Amino acid sequence: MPATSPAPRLRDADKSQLVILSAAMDEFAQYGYAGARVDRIAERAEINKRLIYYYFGNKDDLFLAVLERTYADIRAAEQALHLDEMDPVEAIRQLVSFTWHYYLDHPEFIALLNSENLHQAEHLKQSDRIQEMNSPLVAMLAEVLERGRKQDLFRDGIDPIQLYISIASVCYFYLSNNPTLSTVFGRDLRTPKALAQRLSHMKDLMLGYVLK
Amino acid sequence: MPATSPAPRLRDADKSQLVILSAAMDEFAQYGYAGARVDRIAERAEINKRLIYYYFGNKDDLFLAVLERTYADIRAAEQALHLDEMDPVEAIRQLVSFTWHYYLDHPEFIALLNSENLHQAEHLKQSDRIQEMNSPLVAMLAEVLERGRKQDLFRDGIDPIQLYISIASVCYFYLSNNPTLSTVFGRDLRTPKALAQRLSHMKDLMLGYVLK
Amino acid sequence: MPATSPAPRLRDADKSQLVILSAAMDEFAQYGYAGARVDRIAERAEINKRLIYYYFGNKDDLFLAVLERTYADIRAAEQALHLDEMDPVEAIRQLVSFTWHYYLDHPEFIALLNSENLHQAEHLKQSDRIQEMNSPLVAMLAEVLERGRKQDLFRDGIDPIQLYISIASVCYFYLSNNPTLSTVFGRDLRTPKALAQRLSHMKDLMLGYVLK
Amino acid sequence: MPATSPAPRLRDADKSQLVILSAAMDEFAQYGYAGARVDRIAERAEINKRLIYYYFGNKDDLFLAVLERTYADIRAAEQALHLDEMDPVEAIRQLVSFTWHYYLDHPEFIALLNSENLHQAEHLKQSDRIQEMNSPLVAMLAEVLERGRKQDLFRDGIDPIQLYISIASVCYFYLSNNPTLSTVFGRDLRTPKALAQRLSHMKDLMLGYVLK
DNA sequence: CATGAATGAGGTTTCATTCAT
DNA sequence: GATGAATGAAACCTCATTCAT
Repeated sequence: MPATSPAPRLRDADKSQLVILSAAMDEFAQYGYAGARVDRIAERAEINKRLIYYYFGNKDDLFLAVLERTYADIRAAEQALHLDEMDPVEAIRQLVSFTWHYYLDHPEFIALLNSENLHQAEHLKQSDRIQEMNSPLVAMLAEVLERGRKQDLFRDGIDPIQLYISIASVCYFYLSNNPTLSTVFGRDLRTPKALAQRLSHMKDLMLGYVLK
Repeated sequence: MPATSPAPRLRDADKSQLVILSAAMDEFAQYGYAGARVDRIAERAEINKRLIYYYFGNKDDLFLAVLERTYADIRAAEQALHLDEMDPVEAIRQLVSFTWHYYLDHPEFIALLNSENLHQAEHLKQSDRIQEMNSPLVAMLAEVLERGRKQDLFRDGIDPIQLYISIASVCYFYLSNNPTLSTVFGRDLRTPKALAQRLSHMKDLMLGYVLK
Repeated sequence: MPATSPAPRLRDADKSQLVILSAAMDEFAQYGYAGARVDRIAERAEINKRLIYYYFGNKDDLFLAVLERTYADIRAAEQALHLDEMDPVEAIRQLVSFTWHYYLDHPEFIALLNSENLHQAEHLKQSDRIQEMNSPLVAMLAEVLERGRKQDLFRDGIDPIQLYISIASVCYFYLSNNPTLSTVFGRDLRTPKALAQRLSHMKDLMLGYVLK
Repeated sequence: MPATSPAPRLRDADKSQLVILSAAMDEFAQYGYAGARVDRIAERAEINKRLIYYYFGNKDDLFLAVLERTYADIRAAEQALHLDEMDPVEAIRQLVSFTWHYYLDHPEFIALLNSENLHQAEHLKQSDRIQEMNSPLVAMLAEVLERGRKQDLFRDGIDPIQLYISIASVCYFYLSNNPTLSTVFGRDLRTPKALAQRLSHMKDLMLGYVLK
């Protein structure tokens, strides 16, 4: 029997901070910055409200901390996407698919960004950390486009930034605006079937554009 | 009895309601539903706060009234777009251009929709009026796609709803998320040049997709 | 029977403001700025706490309003003191006596000033109103000193500002620091006898100085 | 055994207590009792907040400890003043000068006393220590007055307690109320010139009174 | 002797809404 | 139709103090 060491338990301080951060993310995602309530965050985290201020200063700073973690998470996920190992067509499909599923699996990302954009990115602007977290996707996409072009598969002159924003757009908007879209169209756009059709369309759209 | 009749003017009541509605739209667009303040709406409208409750009941109903007007406005603008009179390629370009410029000229539309989507479209669901205001664009686009297909210009099997959502997506997301995008990319994406490039890209994207 | 008009009742708004101001003065005088509680002010005034903010904005502005009223009160009392109609010796006695009794009858004046001085007169500096309320006493005293000198009663070269400050000093300090003085000296310095002796001493002190 | 002994140094415990006391004095002097923050005292002292409670019990007791030290300091300074070795006129001048400079050099003394007086000397009353620290100045002054009277220099019947309080008054008030006085008079009463003029006036005032 | 973590009570302020005229 | 006055609930945040090690 191996010498079992005790499970490396988090120090309470770290644990408390993580619990708060997680609760705050849920609350901010559900209600937006203005609608979020510090009291509810404390309830969700099952800690004393005072502790939130002890660790995070105030509501604004807490929101920023949540944003920073959110961006750190997506950047980490993006890093794991190795488009350079795929053939160009497959890479485009994968990029769309990854983006789509990331947003689908992380509705809090969308909600937080909407709230932050409503406030003119005022929190984000204060964070050097986030601004230094460059997404690797644009560079990856540029490389893919270049390879596709050399293979005479892709058209010339595609701006990778514009394309990346467009891919993000079609994934993000469908999910972000799903409640109003579903209401206006009078049908549920979040059924598994609808989601599958959407993903299919987006791949077609992007490939239809890049392919010669 | 003199011939002069008073210039046809709005009754005070109607005028007050319009003024309130306009002020509320600005406030809700700037701060979102939760961040908006009834007091500030009264200040913006330069009327007594009590009047807001007299005419609109409460904050929720006021928000709904603003939403209804916002949808009525965009539906009216859409009605004026006669894609059926254009050749298919031009019609696609026009649809993208119209959508883009409408969002660009009506930032409150984006802000209000984001806020409403954060709240799961709860106000919208209560409004039969809005749900009856069907956008004519999907039907217009379907007709254009059919014409393009018949002229052997456009590919087969394009879902007009998906395409319409994609067009809306690329326009909406770029503007809606401009503050965070500009911050993350470290450059201003709202310069005239950037906006022109974006429009050009979006037209290329959509045409690249629909054209055979 | 004369046409009786209803007693000119204050409008509720004015009445509320006065009630709040009066309660705030008591609270600030008793506890100082930092120790004062807005809740207690509301209780004292028997009004809703919210009303305090409705009329006065915040705690700082309320404190300033109290200070302004306090200065207005003392300036009004000073105006009623006509030293120019008294013979110089009597005028000095009256000035000491007036100052003494004003402080004795208005302990809140002393308490408020102590609190304000602790905070480097930060509220006062913001008030143009108070800075425009010049005390007439220095000018009155200058006139008295000049008359006394012409009558060959008073010595030459007395600075009226210094003397005025000294008169204020001896009156103010004895009352302001009475609790610690009484404790340190081990006897009650606020008995009627002690107060009378103090007033007598101060008159002697000032006359002993000004008389040739 | 080597001859070198460690430099005599304070034990950590004593050192911590002194550091805390000093930090507390600064904090209480700057903000008064109610405005002072235990957290800030810990920051100023660069020690853990818990230590304050370990050594001093609570905020009230800490304030009392500060007061006791403050009184001990001034009593020690007073002891060093040997008025009995001076001729009576010079002794009066010296007493005024000493009082003035002590207050000028120890603004915390004034601030602490103002705060304590606001609270009706409630801390002071609990301290037997302070009440046993009698000021030697009254006795010294009595002796000087008696000597002056015997030399036929000073007038008869001067109460040394009243005079001592008056001397303290004129020094204390000018400094304590300097912020409001400067604001109300519209000029800086703390310039070197203003301070020198004040001291000169106070000496003249006291000598003008005591001299026959 | 020393410390970071934690807390209940209460602080100021804000909010949507209603009252009374 | 219109208004200033008023309110209860709840928001964010701070405080002196204690816990657990």
